[in-house]
Amino acid sequence: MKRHQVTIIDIAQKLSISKSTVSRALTGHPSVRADTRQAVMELAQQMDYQRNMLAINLSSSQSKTIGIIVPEFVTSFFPIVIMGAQEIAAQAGYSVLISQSNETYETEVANAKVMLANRVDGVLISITRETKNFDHFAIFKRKGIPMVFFNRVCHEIEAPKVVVDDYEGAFKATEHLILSGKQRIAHLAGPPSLYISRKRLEGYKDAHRKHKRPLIDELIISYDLNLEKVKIYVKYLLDLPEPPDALFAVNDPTALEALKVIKERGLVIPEQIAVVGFSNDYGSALIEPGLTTVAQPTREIGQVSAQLLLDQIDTDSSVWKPITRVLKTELIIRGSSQRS
Amino acid sequence: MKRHQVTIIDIAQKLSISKSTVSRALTGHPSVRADTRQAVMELAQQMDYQRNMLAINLSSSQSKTIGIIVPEFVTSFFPIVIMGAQEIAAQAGYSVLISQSNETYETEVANAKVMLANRVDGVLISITRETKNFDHFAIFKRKGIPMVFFNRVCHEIEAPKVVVDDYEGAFKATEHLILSGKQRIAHLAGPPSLYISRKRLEGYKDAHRKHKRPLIDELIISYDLNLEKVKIYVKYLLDLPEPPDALFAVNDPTALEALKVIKERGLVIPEQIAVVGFSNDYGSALIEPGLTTVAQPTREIGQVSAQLLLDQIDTDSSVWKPITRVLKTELIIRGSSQRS
DNA sequence: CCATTTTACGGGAACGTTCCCATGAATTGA
DNA sequence: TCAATTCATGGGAACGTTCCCGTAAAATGG
Repeated sequence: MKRHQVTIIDIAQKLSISKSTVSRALTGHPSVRADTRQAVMELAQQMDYQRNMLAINLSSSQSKTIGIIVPEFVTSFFPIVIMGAQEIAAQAGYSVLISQSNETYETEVANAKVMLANRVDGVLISITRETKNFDHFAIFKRKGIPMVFFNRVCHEIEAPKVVVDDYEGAFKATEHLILSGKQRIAHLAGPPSLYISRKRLEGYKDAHRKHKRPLIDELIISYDLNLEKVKIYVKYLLDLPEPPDALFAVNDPTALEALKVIKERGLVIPEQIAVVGFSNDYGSALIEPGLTTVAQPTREIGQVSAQLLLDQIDTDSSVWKPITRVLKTELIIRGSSQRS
Repeated sequence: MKRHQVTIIDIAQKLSISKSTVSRALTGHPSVRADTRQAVMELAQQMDYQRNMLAINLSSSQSKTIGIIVPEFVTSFFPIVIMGAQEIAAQAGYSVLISQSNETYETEVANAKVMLANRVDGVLISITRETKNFDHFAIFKRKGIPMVFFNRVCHEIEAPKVVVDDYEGAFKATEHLILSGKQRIAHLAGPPSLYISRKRLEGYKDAHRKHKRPLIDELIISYDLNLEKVKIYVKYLLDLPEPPDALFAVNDPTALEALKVIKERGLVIPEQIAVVGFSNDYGSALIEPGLTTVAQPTREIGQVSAQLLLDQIDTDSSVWKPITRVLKTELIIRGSSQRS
């Protein structure tokens, strides 16, 4: 039933040479005669020989694989990041092992173990909204396996990070609303456990401070990114005695949900209430009115993260520094905040 | 620089027992004394031992990994399929190796080789729009590695397939337009090389036949799924002496592009021209008006495919049959084809 | 023409497991 | 109590590579 896979030994026997020579011919080692190499190559081709990475990996104690752990696959953000990372990895001859944590801490821990067991040469990580303990990542550190955090980073562990300027993005978004004449700008924030939530909140606050606007507590809501709850919070906001005239959401899916509720109420956008999101997801340009949002270079995040990881992999671990790469954001103004 | 990874030999030495015993203890083999097992387990825990899949894979000649080859990552379709597949695979203890072919034949061939080299236990495949030669997949067949094709399947190779009922979906969509009173229904089809293109075209045609409507050649356009070209074709259609009053697009991204052009022209949707897509992508509910479309159970496609593959993996290869699973579609009617 | 270097190749260990077979100790049965 | 069986463990091959080391033959040099 189980077919015997073609090995270099099969080739060696057919040619009556040693497996060492076959190995050398196949890997392009210089000290092998041209005609020998030729013969090996031809026979390999003819026999459908495929190098067995399983053996090579074991022998070399490296898997030529990088792992990527992402919290979810629902929004278009992570698939695009993965795409960027895969691109760079493939160029360098690395495969990509992907796992998504389903926004659950336990799954994330399990995924980390899988990566460890598979001896990935490095990991790209974006944590779940639940993750507050980082022991499962500390293991990578102890074992000397390079990590790069991106998007949802973890500050408890010293490792390179790739983020966008969340603070600045949020600041620009909020300022845009202020300059549009909005007086009561609500913020639907992410959980404080996520660094990006805190940074975006900070940007929101500082924009208010710069323009000498009061911060209104009842207009700032932190939630756990569980989209189903958005409806509740938005309704709460709209039902306030003094409802907000603008809403800055922590990300686009949240903003889109909010927009839905607002449209159901029949409010005029953006005059009665303006909405701004974060990350310029695929749907944001499609919806009517278009969603004003802070665009982040999604694919580039993947590319930069992967590159940083690869650099780390083939650098003496004592040399590299845990730099943080901050990528630029861009405010994209659409109909949800400005009449065209 | 390179840290020594903890192995069962390290554990064996510390406990002055043999590696065989440690292996048995760790894998839950019955014939090992309870206290010995206990000691091994504890020390393993304490030493941060992680089983080395690289070695296990080589030893067992199987990787406990399934490969997924998809043509692209741009639309939300494939990431969601992957999500479904990953779910099932993870439950069965399999990892997932992902590669995207970037809609290029050469990349697809290269990806197939990577899968082969990594000795995946099976592969899930959706081909690129370019793929016309299938030798790179025939290798899997020769090597006895199970395959399952999904979505964009390949009929030249005998293997299980998971598809939705493209014919019926297209038929329902077209019939819906006919029953709405549309007289000149255009079809922006995919390349004839893809089976799904042909099936959807067939459904479109048969719906016309059933309702005794003429098929108008100039309204049927096949294109290569390169989204940038949609604009050209739609403009061509709208500029016809007798422009169509409805458009059925081969997929949602195409339909969304078309909608954009139509809106620019200021045509009234759906009265002057109705639009229907296929697959109910993320954006289709967001756009204004909502896009009428044929929904397919995307996540389920991934789940079913993975399950079929796993079944095949642990079944005697002489037994299983290359069944084709056809999943149901559902017509979702929105504003792009019907006033609410 | 002989000593030395280079060239091309073979032999075998190592990578970390699993698994089969062997073996001594413990247990069983009459 | 002694042979037969069971039990817990050890030893070593195998998985398919790479890579180091050794070695004949060929090439080089004076």
